[in-house]
This record gives sequence, C-alpha cells and structure tokens, in this order.
Amino acid sequence: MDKPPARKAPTIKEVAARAGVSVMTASRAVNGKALVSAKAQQAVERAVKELGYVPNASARALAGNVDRRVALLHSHSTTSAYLGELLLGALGEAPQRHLHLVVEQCAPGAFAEEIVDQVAQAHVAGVILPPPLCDWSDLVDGLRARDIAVVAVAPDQDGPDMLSVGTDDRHAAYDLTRHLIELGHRRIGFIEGNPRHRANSRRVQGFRDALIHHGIDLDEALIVPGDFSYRSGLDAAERLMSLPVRPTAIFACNDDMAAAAITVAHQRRINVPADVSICGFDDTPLASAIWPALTTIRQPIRDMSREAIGLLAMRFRSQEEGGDDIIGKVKLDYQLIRRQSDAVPARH
Amino acid sequence: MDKPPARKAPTIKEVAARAGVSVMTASRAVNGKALVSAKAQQAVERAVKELGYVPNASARALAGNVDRRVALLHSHSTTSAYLGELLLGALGEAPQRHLHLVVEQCAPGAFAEEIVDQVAQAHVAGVILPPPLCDWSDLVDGLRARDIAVVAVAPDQDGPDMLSVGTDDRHAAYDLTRHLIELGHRRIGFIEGNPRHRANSRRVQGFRDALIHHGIDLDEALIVPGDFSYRSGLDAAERLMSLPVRPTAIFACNDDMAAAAITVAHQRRINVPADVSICGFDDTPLASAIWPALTTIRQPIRDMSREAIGLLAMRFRSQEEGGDDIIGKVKLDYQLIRRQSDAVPARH
DNA sequence: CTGAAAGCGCTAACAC
DNA sequence: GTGTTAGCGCTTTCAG
Repeated sequence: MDKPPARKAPTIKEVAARAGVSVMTASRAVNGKALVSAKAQQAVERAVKELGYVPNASARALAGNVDRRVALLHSHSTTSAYLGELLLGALGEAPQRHLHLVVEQCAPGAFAEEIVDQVAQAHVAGVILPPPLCDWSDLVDGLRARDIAVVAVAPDQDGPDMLSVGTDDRHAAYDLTRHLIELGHRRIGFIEGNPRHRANSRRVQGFRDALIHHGIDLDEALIVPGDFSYRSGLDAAERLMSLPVRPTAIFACNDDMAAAAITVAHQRRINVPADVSICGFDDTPLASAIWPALTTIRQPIRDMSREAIGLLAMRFRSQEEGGDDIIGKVKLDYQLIRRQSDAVPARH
Repeated sequence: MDKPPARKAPTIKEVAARAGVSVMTASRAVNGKALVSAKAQQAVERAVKELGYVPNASARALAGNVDRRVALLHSHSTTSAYLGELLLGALGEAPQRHLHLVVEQCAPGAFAEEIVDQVAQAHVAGVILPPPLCDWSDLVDGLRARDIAVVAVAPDQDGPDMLSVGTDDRHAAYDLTRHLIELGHRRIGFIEGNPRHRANSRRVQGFRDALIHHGIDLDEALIVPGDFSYRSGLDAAERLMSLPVRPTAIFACNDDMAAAAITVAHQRRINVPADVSICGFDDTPLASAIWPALTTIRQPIRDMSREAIGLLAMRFRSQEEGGDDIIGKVKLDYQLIRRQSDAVPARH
C-alpha cells in the first residue's frame, strides 16, 4: 500500500479544529499579536506542531492587504558574491517582516529617470540600494520624489535624512592597524584606495589614528596611492618594497590590492608572512582563494540587507500610524578575520 | 495640492472595467491561455498598459491552488558568487513558471535525513541542488523517496533517471585547448583538479582529445596533479616550470590553480602571457581580479538555474496530467572568455 | 478574550 | 467566446 500521494498542506481550519477553538482564535494565537488565553495559546501551538502547519503566505498577504513589495535593485557592477549575500539576508528577513521581495536589475546604460520609472511600475513601496547605486543622487532623489522609501547599503556618503545600513570603516581600519601594532610592527605601509571614495578616506583615517594613539611616528612615504584595483596594488606594492627601509607590514585598502602585494612579495622572494605581513579589507572570495590566505576585515553584508529590510518595515509601520517618516541608520559590527598573511615581524 | 498618497495597485477588476469586458475575459486575456476574441484581447492589453497592471501573485496562487513551492537548497560550501548567480536565474524564472521559490540553507554538519525532513516540512514540491549537494546520494534518494522532485545542477555524476542541467565540460576543455593550439602552442601543460571529481576527468579528456585531433604528441610529463586549490596549483606550476623544456602554455583545471600558476611565473620572472600563456576554467571572480586577467571558460550558472526551474515546471505539469515522471537533461553552452593571460607563443 | 461574517484578487468550473 | 458563481486560506471588521 502506497502512502496517499495527495499531501495538501494543513490549513488554519484544521489547526483550529484540532485545538478546539475557532479559526479566528487560532489565527490570533499563531500571529501572537492579539490577546489570547494561555490555554488556547498552548492548544493551538500543539496543534500547529502536530500538523506541521505553515501559514499560507499568499492567503495571508491577500487577506491582510499588507503585501508591501520592496525591491533589491542592483546594477551590473554589483558582483555576484556581494549580491548573493545581500539576497540571502533579504530573502530571509522579508517574509518575517511581511514584505515581499522582488529583485530588479537596472539596465546597463540607463538614466536615473528610466530606472525610477521601472521601479515605480513594479509597485514597490521601498528599495534597497547597494553601492554604487546608493550614491547616485539623481536616482535616490527620483525614487523619493515618488514616495518610494530608499535604504542605502554601505553608502559612500550618508545624507542625514536617509535610511542606511553600514559598518564603521574608520573603526575597522583602526582595529586592523592596532592588530598589526600589537603583533610588534612599527613600520606599516598603507595602500590607499580610490581617493574619490569616502570609504577610502575613512580607512586611511582609522589607520592614522591607530598609529597616533600608539605613539608611532608616521612616515608619509609609507602611504602610497592606489585605486582599489589589483593592477594599482601591483604598482603600490612595488613602491613600498623599494623603500630604503622596507615596511614589515602592509595594510591594503581592499583585498584585491592586498593580493597584488602578495604577488609582488613572491616575485621578490620576500616571504609572506615571515618577512612581511599583508592585510586586506572586505573579505572577498579572493581573500581565501589565494595563498597565504588574507587576514582581512569582513563586512556583514548579509546582516546589512537583513537590517535594511527591517528599516523599511519600520518606516512603513510608522507611515501607517500616520507618523513622520522615521529616519534610521544602523551601524553593524565588522569582523577581523585572521588567516595566514600576518605574523610577528622578523627580528633583525 | 499634493498628489493622493494612496497608490493602490490596480486590480483586474479595474482593467476589466476600463476594457469594457468582464473580469473573467480580462483574466483570460492576461493569461493568454484560453480563447479570447482579438478585439477583447487588444482592449485588455491596452488597459493593462495604461493602468500599469501587474497581476497579484498571491491572489493568483491562492485561487489557482497551483502555488507550488520549490526550494533552492545550498550548503555552506556553496560560494556566495555561485549562489548569487543561481538565485538571480531562479528568482527571475520562477514567477513565470508559476512557482514560488524559497531558499534553504542546510545546517553545517547535518545528516541527509535531517535535511530531507527540513525540506519536507517546507512543503516544497521540488528542489534545486547545486554541487556538491547534487552528488550526495543519500540526500537525493531521501528527497525522491518523499516524492520531491530533484534537479541536479552541474552534477558530478548524472544518474540516468535524474533531472539535471549542466554544461559539456569535455567539449569546453577541448575548445580551450584548441584555442591554445590555434594560437600556435604545441607544448601545453595541464594542471589537473581533484581526481575524484568527474568534472576533472572530463576536462582532462577534452584536453587529450584536442591534442590528438590536432596531431600533437602528448608528453605525459606535462600533465601534473592538483586538487582544485590555489595551494596545489602552486606546486603543480612549480613542476611545470622546472621541466627541462618548459611548456609555452598552461591549462589549469580551474581558475584558482591558474591564478597560482601566474603567481609562480611572476616569481620566476617569467612573463605572462608573453613567455607563457595561462588559462583557467570557471570564470570565478578571481579570474578578473588578478593581473593579467584570466582567459577562461564561463559556465552559464544563471541560465542553469533558469533551466532547472523550467525542468521542475515541466515535471509538475506532466504529473498533473497523470503522465509518467518526465526525465530531462539540459546541456548549456559554455563560453570562452578571452582576457589577457594568453598570447601567441614567443619565437625561439 | 472570543466568534461570525465578509472579503482580499484571482481563477476553476460551469453555465449561456 | 463570454459571463456567472463560488471559493482558495487567511485576516479584517464588528459583535458578543
């Protein structure tokens, strides 16, 4: 005898029947919003467990009319890895906040206005904007002009009246530098990112602060320019390695440039990390793909999109209650990922 | 005067009214399934456009009772980039096939049975399994035992009665090798991947075939072992570079090992690509992050998940019609991505 | 605190 | 071809 092939998902009706209460009470108990007697609550909870009941999201959305849609907008320049993390966070959080997530890609050469139209036609109430979209003011303004809530993810410049999530880059750079100092390094090279990005200046600042706070004189020759690309990291590292007195450690403003520095070291038969420690920033896939794997700073991208959804939900709630538009900013903790590219400096 | 803040999405009712037909006709016209007069069809289409009507997925799912859920299951070892691509493809295709996609991550050390339970409790009718999950037979069998359709993405071993999507690795390796041969290379080194993976043997096979078909004698010393890791690529490349007669080109079985080969070349002050061409496989983010950027093979991951959704939809349709379980396999075209790591061999 | 009735937007099923 | 009726599973009223 086969088991019956028809396995329809249990409905709230069945749960109610089994718990001996009305459908309405069951609904309330499941959602936990309204007041329900402890007894009813427990009965329902048991029934739910026994039946393996999962609320039907469609029905819920339809009935509640609260199926607000939010979009995760991404451009061609968002890397798959970044997007993947963003998606994972947002997809996980959205249902819990009673939001429906849609994913929109903006066309390569599109104007801000076109994108705004596209988003508006999707009938979304809010948009999550990862970099670099979040720094495109025409786009942000256009969206807001149409009453679409915008939350910026790791924006380069963070307007005071914006919803945003991000990490404290300055502080992260400070911590990474301190880590190197505590290892015993005193001569630390720094490879800058694109000077037009605020993220870069914040990281440089953190680096400088750490040096100062630990009473280390900064040799300006140790700070060399770069632009976040691997290619630029190659040149920057060459300069650092050619210095009369070589640094014992190098802090690159991102992983790509750190990887480039490792390549240069290898080329010169300088051992990493025995002869020179090299650290990156961002914890991209590259960081763990190369050898030695990079000690770097990880931004909790997944958590960021989770929080972004939360911020949106909060804004909607406040709108429903007729309040002013809430502005919110959340700063998430970064993480120092220690791998194999750093060590105590060699003794002379 | 402000514009009215309440912007409810238009319903099919409004569309019907505007088009001067009944709701049902509008529904049929929108879905294109049933027969509708050309006139009504056009009227509805115009109304849809003018109102910016988008069918409410929840209502549709609820009414049709066809809101089949499918899961994209991923393990901790699926990289974010791979997952991101998979997600993009699946998220785009699922709604069109009237499927609702959920994303499930399986717990790090979980047993197959636990994962099967988890999936079953999510009430999904089908699961997309990226590698390495698709090669975990306990998991696959467990799922199928519960009548959950499984589609394997780029499986290492492809059972005859399985739904699967993938690319022709052997053929891709053949093409990449031919590319090198056409450039003028005759002495081509090959860095193998983990010998336990079929993907590896298929790639080796393609390489050998290409050599044979072009009348090039294969020097077995040119095929060196690796295991797909950067670390192993370093060792393999060292062996290749130490050969009495160095190869003029190296084909590494994946990008990580190709990147390692480039590092080794740099170390030895061998120019890439002037002195040695180096190609990878997979087109991971690494391929374009390093310098010179890798010429490699790209698998259309996004398309794969799209096709996977299609396969699932097809299977469900056939089930509804009471037919046998359809088995389907789709092979997608890979792409040879030419970047800067290959060139015509140097003349002696 | 609980329940009954009504309806969310849409599509099966059956009429015309 | 087209319209009518009913109902998907749930939550919102509004009465108890």
